[in-house]
Amino acid sequence: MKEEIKKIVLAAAAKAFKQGLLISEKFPSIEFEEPKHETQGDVSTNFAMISASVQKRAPRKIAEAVIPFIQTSNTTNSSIIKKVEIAGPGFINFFLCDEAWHSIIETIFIQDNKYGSSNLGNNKKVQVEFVSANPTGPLHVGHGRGAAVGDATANILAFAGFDVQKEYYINDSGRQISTLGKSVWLRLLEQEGKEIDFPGDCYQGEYIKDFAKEILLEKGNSLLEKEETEAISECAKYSADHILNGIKDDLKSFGVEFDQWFSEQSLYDSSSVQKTIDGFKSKDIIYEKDGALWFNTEKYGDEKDRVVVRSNGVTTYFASDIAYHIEKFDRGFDRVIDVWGADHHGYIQRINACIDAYGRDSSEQFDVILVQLVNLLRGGKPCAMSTRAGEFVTLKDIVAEVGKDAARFMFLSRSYDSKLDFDLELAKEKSNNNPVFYVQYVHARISSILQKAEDQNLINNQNIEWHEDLNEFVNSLRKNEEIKLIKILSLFGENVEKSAQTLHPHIIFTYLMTLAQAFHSYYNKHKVITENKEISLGRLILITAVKKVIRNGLGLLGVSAPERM
RNA sequence: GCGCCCGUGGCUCAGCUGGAUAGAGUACCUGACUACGAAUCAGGGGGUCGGGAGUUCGAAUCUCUCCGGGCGUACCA
Repeated sequence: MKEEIKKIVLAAAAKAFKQGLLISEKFPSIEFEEPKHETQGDVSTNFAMISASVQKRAPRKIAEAVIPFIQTSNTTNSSIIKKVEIAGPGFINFFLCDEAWHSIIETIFIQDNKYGSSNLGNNKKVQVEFVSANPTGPLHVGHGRGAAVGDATANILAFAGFDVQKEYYINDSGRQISTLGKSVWLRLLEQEGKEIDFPGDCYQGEYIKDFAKEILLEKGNSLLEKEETEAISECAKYSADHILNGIKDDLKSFGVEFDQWFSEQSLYDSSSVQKTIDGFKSKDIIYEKDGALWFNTEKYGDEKDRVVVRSNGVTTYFASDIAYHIEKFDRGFDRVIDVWGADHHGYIQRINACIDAYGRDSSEQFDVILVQLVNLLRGGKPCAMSTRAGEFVTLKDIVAEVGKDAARFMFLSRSYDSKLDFDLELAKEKSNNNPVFYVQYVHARISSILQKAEDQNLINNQNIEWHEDLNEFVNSLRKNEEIKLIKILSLFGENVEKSAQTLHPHIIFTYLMTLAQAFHSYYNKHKVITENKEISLGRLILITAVKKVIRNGLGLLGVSAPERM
């Protein structure tokens, strides 16, 4: 809609220039927006204010010069503009005809589950890597937030025209895995009645003991007879595999499906890490000092250089990370997005460094979404959680308790820049307090009305098929609340684009809340099924359009749109 | 010390690529079910947008500075 108004304004401005009413035909990048107050029209532009310096005249004078060239429905039947006004410091406000909005409904029906999508991404290849939790323990709340954010962001980017791949990076190499093996091994010995000293840096959770039991049952004494290092590595492999499978299951029941699970170990197996190090060495970006290999990250904006291979010959986590990120670009992604816990923010600079050193532009091609902490609450009180003791509420527990939809919606309700209070009691509540029900209720309520309409033979199918003749009924939508609803429906696409551009999925959440609020309000004020068949049909079409947009929006967030609740 | 995030009604947060009178929810009051689903709606009170300075026709939004909170600052991952 804004685009159409923009064309009209620019055309009018050009005419005004031709007639000598404006000095310049340069029109700066002007903006169109919905004013906050209804008295300020449907669409508003800052054209006159922005042009003030170029035209060397007061904004209101500029507006006065241009407005006469804008046709309204008073003089021209085909115009979608009812009235134009100059307001405040020089805004030009447009009041549109009801008919201008009606066409949105047809678009929604025709585009259906594609309504709101766009070509913004131009099919650019983007990878979103998220969760990527170490396979050393079950996923907890924090991972849940990362999973919801990563998954929704990827969905939104895909909807906005990017070619998106979702990936999970498995840290199946390095020290944390051997620590896992050691932890299980020690518990195993303990169960065999041996005196052990269980170090603080080993994994403390009960699940470690469970693995020890399982392994003992499965492999029996053969393991005990082996050399300790070999036994530990067997314990590590067994446990990591099982934990990873658990993670996969948990994510699946959380509604997250990855396109690729990428193994860190594979980077070593394919010598990718070594080749990457050699490559940078030959360019003197990696150099030797004090017996270790260092990456010259400081040159690329980091505070200091970072070790890639320790003096004991062992690679650091950073080494495989360099190889991994470079390989992402080698795999053909134009853009790479990582979702991390905010406590890892210190890593951004060094990853930027290796991407830039590789000849890519990290500022254009690499983004890190930093997800802030989650405070888990129960009835307003903090849930005791201690990672050290290995006792935490797992993602699995949360999904089991409140359900996938409530959990995801809650995680996406706020910007990931802010910490999040997640209240388990609230997430289960069936009320206004709980946003997921508020929005899903719209969908269920509409389904229920459509069912009733079908029962009364007003429509012969709840899934109303679009036909041009239906425009006649749409045309009967004249109530304020109806036009307001359509306006909100018309904004879905630009909200998706904004969400994709800023990588902020909560924008979709906020949009859905606004739409839901407008629908509930409309519902309470006007009966859909009335004595008047024409009006009833018009309204049934309208609410079907609302239903489609709610479904599309919830779909982006990975939340279901139920017919009944 | 340095770096990142946050600071908006009592509480939890939107709004932040500058726009007009700063919005929701919650809580607190008051109303609406012989009803297409009350898991809903309508109305009311409640704000120095952490403080200060700057840029601008215009600042919650951009810049600087200070204050407060969280996180990070390894040859850990």
